[in-house]
Amino acid sequence: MASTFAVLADPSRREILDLLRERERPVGDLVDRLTLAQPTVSKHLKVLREAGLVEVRTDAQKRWYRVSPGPLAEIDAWLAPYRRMWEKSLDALERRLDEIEGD
Amino acid sequence: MASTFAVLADPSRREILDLLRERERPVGDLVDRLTLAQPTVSKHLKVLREAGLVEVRTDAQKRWYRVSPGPLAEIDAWLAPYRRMWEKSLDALERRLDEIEGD
DNA sequence: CGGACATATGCCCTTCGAGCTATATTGCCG
DNA sequence: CGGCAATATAGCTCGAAGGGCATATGTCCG
Repeated sequence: MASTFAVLADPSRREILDLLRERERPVGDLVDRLTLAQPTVSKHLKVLREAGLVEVRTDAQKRWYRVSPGPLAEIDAWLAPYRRMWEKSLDALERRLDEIEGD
Repeated sequence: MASTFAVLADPSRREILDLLRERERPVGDLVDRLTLAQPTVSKHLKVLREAGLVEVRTDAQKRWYRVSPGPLAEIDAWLAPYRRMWEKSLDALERRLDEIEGD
């Protein structure tokens, strides 16, 4: 998991993931939607691939990329012990709102 | 949320958060547990503070730091749309296991 | 008020990574 | 087989960021 956070730290890579979340896409499709040169996109895809966050399917010259969510589950697991902390805060917030509404 | 991932990308900072998750701690306590010089720890704490991930309480010369989980909730929200993807995978895995057990 | 303790800031060095352009690779089609 | 289309790799530059040491700031205590 160590490096998954580092991989997700880059906004372009998160944007790529968000695009791939909608549907499987070839590289050129991503290039059209991002304001990045094609080699830059390919480099990001390589990073995402090596982190296990995307998978590729070859179709003639095209490479179709799709999300491979495994590492995201590990992030989720890392978050787990913190989750109760903000849920507690939200609970407190809700109680305050209830009090106000109760007036 | 933009930069929260970048802040979490550093392993030292995640370690600090994990230590603070157990309990509120003064800086020196963190320095003892990390193999980092005190100024380095202070610098990380500044980054965490500016990202809203920790809060400080002053007590004489000591500064007690604690986790402030708000930004983590935003990470959790970003993950949300992906969650169903790996849950689907897990479901499929469970079904396979059920099949095997059914034999 | 002087000195010790606890933490923060400034400065420097070095490494890393994101972006680009140019070029290599791979596969299809005429 | 030649050439185009789609993607990947190489090489480069530049700025950001982490680490350390030295020092400043702030707080208590005698």
